[in-house]
Formats: sequence, structure tokens, C-alpha cells
Amino acid sequence: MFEEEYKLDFFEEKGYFRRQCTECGAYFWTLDEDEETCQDAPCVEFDFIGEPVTDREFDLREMREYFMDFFSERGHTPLERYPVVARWRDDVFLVHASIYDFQPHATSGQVKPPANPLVVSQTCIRLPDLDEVGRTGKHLTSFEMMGHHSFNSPNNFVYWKEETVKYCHEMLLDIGVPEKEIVYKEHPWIGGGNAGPSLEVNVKGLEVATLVFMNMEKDPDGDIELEGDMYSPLDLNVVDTGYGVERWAWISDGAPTIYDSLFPEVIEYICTEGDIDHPIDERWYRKMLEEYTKLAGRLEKDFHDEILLKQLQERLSSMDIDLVKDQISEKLETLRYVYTISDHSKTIALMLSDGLIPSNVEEGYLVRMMIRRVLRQIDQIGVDIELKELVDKQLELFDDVLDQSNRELVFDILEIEVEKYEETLERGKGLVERELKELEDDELSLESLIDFYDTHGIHPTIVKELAEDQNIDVHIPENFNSLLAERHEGKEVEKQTKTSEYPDLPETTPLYYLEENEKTFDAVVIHSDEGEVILDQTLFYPEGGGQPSDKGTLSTEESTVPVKHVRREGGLIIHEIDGNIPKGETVSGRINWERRMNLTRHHTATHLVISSARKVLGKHIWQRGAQKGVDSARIDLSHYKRISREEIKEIEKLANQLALDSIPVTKEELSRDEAEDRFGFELYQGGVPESDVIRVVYISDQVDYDAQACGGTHCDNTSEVGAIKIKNTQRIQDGVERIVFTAGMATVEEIQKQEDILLETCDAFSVSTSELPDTARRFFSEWKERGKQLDELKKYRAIAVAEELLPGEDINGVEVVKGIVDMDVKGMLSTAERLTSEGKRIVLLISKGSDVQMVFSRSDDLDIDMSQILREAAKKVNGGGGGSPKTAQGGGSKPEGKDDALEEALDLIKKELN
RNA sequence: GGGCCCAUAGAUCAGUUCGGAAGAUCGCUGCCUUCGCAAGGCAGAGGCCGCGGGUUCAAAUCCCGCUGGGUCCA
Repeated sequence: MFEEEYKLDFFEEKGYFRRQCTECGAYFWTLDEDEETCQDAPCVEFDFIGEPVTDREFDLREMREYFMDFFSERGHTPLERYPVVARWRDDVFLVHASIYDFQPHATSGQVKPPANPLVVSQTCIRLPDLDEVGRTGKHLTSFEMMGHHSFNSPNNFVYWKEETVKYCHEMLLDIGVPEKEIVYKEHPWIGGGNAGPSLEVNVKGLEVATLVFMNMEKDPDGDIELEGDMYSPLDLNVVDTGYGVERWAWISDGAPTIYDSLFPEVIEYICTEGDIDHPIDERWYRKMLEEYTKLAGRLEKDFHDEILLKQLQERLSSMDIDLVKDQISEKLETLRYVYTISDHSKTIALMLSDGLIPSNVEEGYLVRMMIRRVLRQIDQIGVDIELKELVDKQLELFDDVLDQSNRELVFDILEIEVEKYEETLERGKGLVERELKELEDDELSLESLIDFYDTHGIHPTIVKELAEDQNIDVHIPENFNSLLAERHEGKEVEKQTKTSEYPDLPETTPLYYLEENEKTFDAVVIHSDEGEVILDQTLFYPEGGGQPSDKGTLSTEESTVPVKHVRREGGLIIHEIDGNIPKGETVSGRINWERRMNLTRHHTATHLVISSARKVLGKHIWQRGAQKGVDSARIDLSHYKRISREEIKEIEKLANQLALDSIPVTKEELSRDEAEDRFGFELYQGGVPESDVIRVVYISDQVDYDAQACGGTHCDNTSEVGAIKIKNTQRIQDGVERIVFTAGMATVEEIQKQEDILLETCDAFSVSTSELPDTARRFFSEWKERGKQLDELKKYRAIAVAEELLPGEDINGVEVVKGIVDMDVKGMLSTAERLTSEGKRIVLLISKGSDVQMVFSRSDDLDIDMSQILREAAKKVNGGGGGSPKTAQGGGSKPEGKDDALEEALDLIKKELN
């Protein structure tokens, strides 16, 4: 594929040969005419381990700086790394690669890139290979990807394939990599709707860089077919390169694994604290690790694999190192956890310090999952280390990359998370133990194993451990995860992409920004449909950004029609109306100003509340959603615990203070670069606009006040918002708190409503408001006390009634006691219980009053099914009943039939006894 | 965004399948035993069965809605 694309002058000049790998069949470029393999794992082993390929050793920081300098010197603008949480994108949670920084708008050409060409060392998180971490020597969940990018458009060509390969080559040579070790492997790249040729740069078995040349996009009408999909060429050709900084550092020191290269301090800490032997400087041990990493990479197996272990043992013994297979696998297994813990704790430090809040949903779930994995693994190797300590160490170790400013927040979150994990574990243990106790055949079903994890979060390995304590064997199937996935398989909800029904119309001019305080306007109808019109310009705000649309009227000379709803489709604003106005008419529009002002106030108030919440709760607060209304508004905020009453009061005060301070609200259109530069990614609280120009709404130009990219309508000054009242808070999801509040007149109405409730309640108790709490408490406890006294009295009454009813009627030696008594079911049951505890007796009781309740009972020495009799008798009162043969209860809805019911019962009993 | 689960005494939970008088264990209080404590024995207190509707003669139990919490997946 793309064969022509790879014929570079560079290869020609250097004298590269194009060869096909005998192992994987891929084509590659090499200086060695006899080279048979592509020099990438698993086709070859890692040859740099124990034998660094560079002329000096670089640690991560040195490597990164080297990279950045190298490309800066060659005309690239260096950028600060982006946050690892991809808030500027709505299609992914985390940044996986440096190019993510510029997707989707810069790579699609909609927005120009922040610089061109540019270079960035971007922290990335990749979780799909989670299970590989620690088993292979090279997988990491978080890493830095250095990328130099250029964006070539038809009128602005920067550089393309030749230069890209030259840069890469030059740098490798510059740090001392022997030229003959550099192999370029052809590797067509397809992903995320784009495609293009790409070269993988391999050095001694390790892929150290990928050079992607993005020049195609998915297009059903395209004429290039790739893996079953059609593609067409792009106008914008993007150079997307990725250099794994950790890998470069690794080939420069030749450590046994990338972990030993990256964070030896953390590994040592875990081993010391956990009393784990890790004599990395002893020859036998180092060789064991080195050879293991090589074999694991080549065979794509781990230490559970017999063949791998056998080969490893043989290699070691040829070096005069004699180890038993079990010994090796045991060591490696323990070490795997050590490596995993060190890797994961760095990722956790990165996630949390970048402001990711743990949650049970979305990206927050990813942190929680990582945290729980580490905690479980710490438990598994039974070492006594605190996650907090580990993360602290990582923050320190990578202080040049990780944001140090919110250490306290990070530790606070971790404390809560560890607590939650322990609670879940404790609860789970009880659950599992009870379930195990009730097992009949000493076998726990797969179903309940999946259930434990899916519903209660108890990992199968924990269930297994608990079960083993009770000698119950639990088998965890290899495909547990896919079984779990099967359970969640549901039908995919088809995303409905509405295709525009209004082609070839000029964009509607929005007047609501330009003439914010106008209530009426004139316009011409340029499109008319059943119940819909599009105008050349409009004052009506279309629903968007959590703000509902304006309402109002459109009038012609003949008639006035109400506007029910207004929406935006692309550049068109569509008015949904009650009626019809033909195309070409001139209309005058009037918007419902009270509604507009309410929405506007709530919108500006929303910004004030967010700003206040960030001050009170911390800068990890992000808007996760918002909805403005006429009567109230709500915002969803990322926060890791419930907002306390005190915090609410504080936020409320601050927000009102902002209103009282009469601060001007500025609305300004800025270029994306300038906006991001001045206000940072905090701009995108409410979502990311697609355009190159962003409308920024900010309160004062001091940065610590709120600034947001926002398309809504806003007051000109915070004082116009009026009073702000927080109604309540809710926890929408773990990690997301909702604040519901009112502004302006809605606040007055809200307070009046609250007051009404309070006064009405006071009225009911006949007390003043200040006495209400005490009075309510007293009433409640007295009410409980009375209930108890009543129960006590009923007991005595049951005895009295029993006495009154005696003696009963004798039927064939059985005493039948019957009566219509002034008691409830409980009382009757109690009376019946007394009477039937002795002698041959039958008791038939029906309650007095307008409702019908019946209790029929007999003594133990009789053999009559009272529930049968009751059921029959209850027909007379239009009801039914049931219970045990000894004591039955029931009732009906026809009180007039009570006597008949008793007669019926008596007849039936007579029949039974005869 | 999509699921699943839970809410009963101060705590941990039975009871919900199949509607018929609200239970256990620990803890608490008192008494017995002891010089005293622990342990043991006996007795007792402690429940709007999360909230609001509905079905039913009858709801902790069935149905609907809400609130609070847990958990898994993308």
C-alpha cells in the first residue's frame, strides 16, 4: 500500500535498500543489503538492553530538553504541554497522542494551528494496554510523546516527508545511534477517519518514533480504498510524528525494563518498604530481567508461559546462572506488581494533578479504576505502602511535568478514594461470605462471580481469596472480561445526523449580539415552510449553550403569529411558528422581553456561581453541564465530595458579592489563539466552539474572574443579575454536583415560596418561626410515645374483649366465640390468640365501624381450615382473605354484610363439625 | 451516555421469591453472679421497614415516581 509514497530522495541519497521482512512481511528501508527483518518486536529481540545505543545516557528530562531544543533550533515553535484531560474535545476523554492537541479543528483545517511548524512534548495516557504493563518490559499507561508537526495547506507549504525523515535521522545520529541501526518500516496508517503513509523508526528492536503523513480522509465518494473504506485526498496535509521520550531514554541507558529506566527511585521505595528482594546490580538478577524482557518481547508471552521459561532458563544457564523455573516465575510475578504499581501511581499522579475527579462515570471512572487496580495490587503482594506516599514520590520525581500546585487536593481525593475502596471491599466481603455460606454444592456459579464484580465492584480474585478461606474452589475463567462485556452488550444507539433541509440559503444575521437591548426588529422572510420561517436577520436567540430559545411574535400587516421555539441549524436560525407567513413578506418581530431578561440574568448568574464555586471549592471545579430557565437555572460541577451547607452559603455570598460589586461584563470576539492564551482552557467550561473566532464572555479582565467561550445572551453589568439564591444541591453522579439556583425576580419568588411553606407550617403548629424546630421535634417524639401507649392499651383491651365474648356457643363440643368488636386487626389477632390458646375453641371476629376487617382463628387441636371458611364468609362483605389454616384474616368493602358473614361462617363450621 | 444493585433497631444484616402480627447478631440499659473486672445468665429499651403515590380486604414485600447511596461498561 502507498508503495510510491515511500520512494524518498532521502533514501536514494543515503543508499537505503527496500527489503521485505521475513517475519512479518512488511517492507522496510535499511542500509544493510542483507538485513532480513524489520527490526521491530516481535520480529527481533530488543538488542539495546544492557548495550545502550547512544553515545551518552539521557534521563527523561534531558531527553525531552534535547528534543525540544533540537526542533526549536530548526524553526519549530515549542509549545507547553496540553492537559491530559482533553477538555477541548468531546469525542475522547484523555489525550492519547500529541496530535490530539490539534484535533479536530486544526487538523481539519477549520482553525489554524497555534504555530506552524511546532514541537510539543505531550503527556499522554493510554489505557487499552493496561494488562500488558509489567508483563512486558515496555508498556506504560502514561508517557510523553514528543511530536513535531507541520500543517501544509495549498497556499502554505511548510514541510512534508523528506524533511520529516531527515530531521528524525539527523537527531538519531546526533545522539550517537549508529546509522546502520536505523531502519524505516513502511506502515500505512489509518485512524480516526484519516489515513496516510507512515514510517516506523526502529532501532535495535524498539520502535522509537512513528512518522505519519496524513493526507487522506474517509469519504464514501472517494476513490482510494483502504481496508474496505473509501478515502479521498485532503487539502491539508499534516505531518504527525510521535517520539516516545521514555523509549529514547531507555535505549540510551539500556536498562532491563523501561520501568527501571524511568522510575528506579519508586521501584526501590516499593521494594524496600515491601521487603522485596530486587538486587538490580547483581549480575544473575540483572541478566534474568534482561533476558526475560528480550524473550517476552520476541515471543509475546509472559512468565506464565512454559516455553518462555524454559528458554530463559537455558539462556541463563549458558551464562553460568542456574535458576529453577519456579523460582524465576515467582520472582517475575512479584516484580510485575512492583512495576505495575510504579507505572500506575505515576498515571494517577498525572490524572489527579491535571484535575481529573474520580467518578463512577466517564473519564472520572478511569482514575478510579486505576486507583483501585493499584490498591488491589498493593494488597496482593501484601506490602504495607500508602498510595498517597507513592503518588507523592511521583509528583516529586516528575516535578517538571506534573502540576505541583494542587498537591493538597490530590491527597484529599486519594484519601477519600482509598476510604471508598475499603468500604466497598468491606461491604463486598460480607456479601460474598453470606453467599458462600448458603452454597449447597461447594461451588460458586460463574453468574454470581460476574454479578459480584459488575454490581458490587468486588474483583474475582478477591472472591477467590475469600472462598479459599472456606475451602471453596472458585474458578475464574480466562475470558472473564469478555463475559462481562457480553453482559453489557446492548443495541447501539444510532446517532441521528440531521441533514440540512435548507440548502443554498444565506446565513441568518444574528442581531441578538449586536443589539442586545432591542426588543423589536424588522426582517424579510427568505424561506417558509409548514410552521417554520427563516428570516434574513433576527433578534430571536436560538436554543443553545444551555439557554432556551426566545419566544415572541412575528407580525405582518395582516396578522401576528406566536413564535414557539427557535433553533439553529448551521448558520441558519429557524423560527417555529403557530401559523404561516409566505416567503418574501416583511415581518416585524417582537421578543418576549420578560422571558429574555430572565434567561439572560440566569445565564450571567451561572457564570457568577461557577466563578464563586471555583474560589470556594478549588480550581478542579469544571462545568459539566448547565441549563438555564426562566424560573431557575442549574449547573453541574465536577467535585469529589458533597458540597457542605457551609460551602453553599459561602458560594452564595460570593456570587451575590460579585453582583453587588457592579462589575462590567465584557463580550468580545477573539481569535482562538489569543483567547486561549489569555484565559486558558478554562474558557471551554461549556463546550468547544468550532470556529476560529471565539466569543468570550468575561467578568472584568482579571484572570481569576470567570471567562468563558459562550454564545448566550448576557447582562452588561453583574448588578443587573439581582439577587442569587442557591435552592439546593444534588449529586448527579459520583464526582458531579448539581447546584440549582435562581437570579433576579425569580429569587424573590423563590424566597416568598419558601416563606409560605414555613409560615404555613408554623400556622399548623400555632407557633412562631423561631420555635418551629423545637416544636416539630417535640411533636414527633410525643407522637411516637403515644403510639407506644396506644399499643400497650390495645393489649389490655384485647384481654378485656376476650373476657366479654365468653362464653361462646357450643357446637358438637367445640366452643364457637363470635362477635363484632371495636378493634383493629392487630387487636383482634391478639384477642383471638388469647382465646384459642386453650380448649377446643373457634373465634370469629369482625371489626366494628365502616370498614370491614375479619380475623378467624381456632385452637390447635381442631382440624378446620379457617382460611377456607374466612374466604367463603368474606364473599358476604364483598371481599376476600387468607392466612394459615389456624389463623386467617381478611376483609371486604360492604359493611352491611357483616352479620351475614358471621352466619355464613357459623354454618360452614357446623357442617365441618358434623 | 447505557446498565445492574441497595435503602428494615445505634451497627451489620435476615425477612421481599409466593402479600397475612417487624426479626437475628453485635452494641445499649437494668438485674443476677464477683472484692472488682472480664466472661456468663436473665430481663428490657430501641423501628413513619428512605419519601410520595397506586393495586389489594390486607403492602417492608407487588407496580409507578422521587430521594439518597453503591457498582460496572463505553
